[in-house]
Amino acid sequence: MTNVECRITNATDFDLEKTLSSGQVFHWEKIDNRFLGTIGDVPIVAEQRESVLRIQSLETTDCLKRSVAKIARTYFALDHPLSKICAAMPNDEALSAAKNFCHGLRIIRQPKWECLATFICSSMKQVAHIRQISLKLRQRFGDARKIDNYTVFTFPSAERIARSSEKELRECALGYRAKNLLATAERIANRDVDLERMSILPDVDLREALCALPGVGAKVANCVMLFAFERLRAFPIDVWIERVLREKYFARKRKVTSKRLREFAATYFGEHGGYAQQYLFHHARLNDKRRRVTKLPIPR
DNA sequence: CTCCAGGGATGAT
DNA sequence: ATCATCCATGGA
Repeated sequence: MTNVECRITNATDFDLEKTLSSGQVFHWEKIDNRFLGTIGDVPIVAEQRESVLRIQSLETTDCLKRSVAKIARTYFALDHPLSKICAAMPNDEALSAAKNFCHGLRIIRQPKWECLATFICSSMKQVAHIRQISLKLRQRFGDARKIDNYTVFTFPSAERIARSSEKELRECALGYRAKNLLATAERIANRDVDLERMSILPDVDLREALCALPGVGAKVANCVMLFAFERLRAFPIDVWIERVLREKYFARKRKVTSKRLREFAATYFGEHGGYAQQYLFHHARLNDKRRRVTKLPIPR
């Protein structure tokens, strides 16, 4: 395997750091001004200077047919018409502030199993903890890949997780989530569920199919739909977004049900509601007065 | 010490 | 259909 380096020179309306640090993906590690990680099983070092995105990788068999540049361009969703998407969203006070703060943040296209598994592990966990769990799963069950004097790890396949045990998963700090991750991995490994074939389903059916998996409820399903199935309308409501909705869109109103919030979000934010949601989430999290957001963890 | 986290499954109203 | 409770873990 030989080193590959390419430059994407027209990465406009794109902010690599905001995109990778906004809580939609959990394995990228920032060292100096570069981001180390994987896209699928391909090890990547990414660095942005202005509108130039530099990608370092290794030449693998996949890359012979499909260049690293193309893989990165697809992963980072550089084809999303971001200015149009932002213009089509509402211009209320809260969302305008979030849009201004999140300029260049894109909803990326994640591998489906990796995204699903990670968000099954996300319940009642802070972003920093999810990052630690992701790292431990990769180090323990994934494959090591060397890139630019560093070692990164691929995310283990559903088959590999299915061959592990609940005890081993708990040793990765999964807690009660271990049982759910194992059960869902088994459903995929034994062909009971095929994530790729679920791509053809309309939103309602896809959400229902995802919610049928152990450890997947409406929130996780919406995250997976948004971050891995290109369903930009999906609007995950977590504790942060629920606070934002209640404080900014239902201020001084009593007894707002979660159903009411759900219906409001689905209609008000429109066909790119997922983008609005991610901007509101990132803006709220990084501007929290209580400073409860921890910086990226140092891997042990 | 207590409180909280990108929630879900379960059982009782 | 909504609501309360429990579920592990670790950082603030």
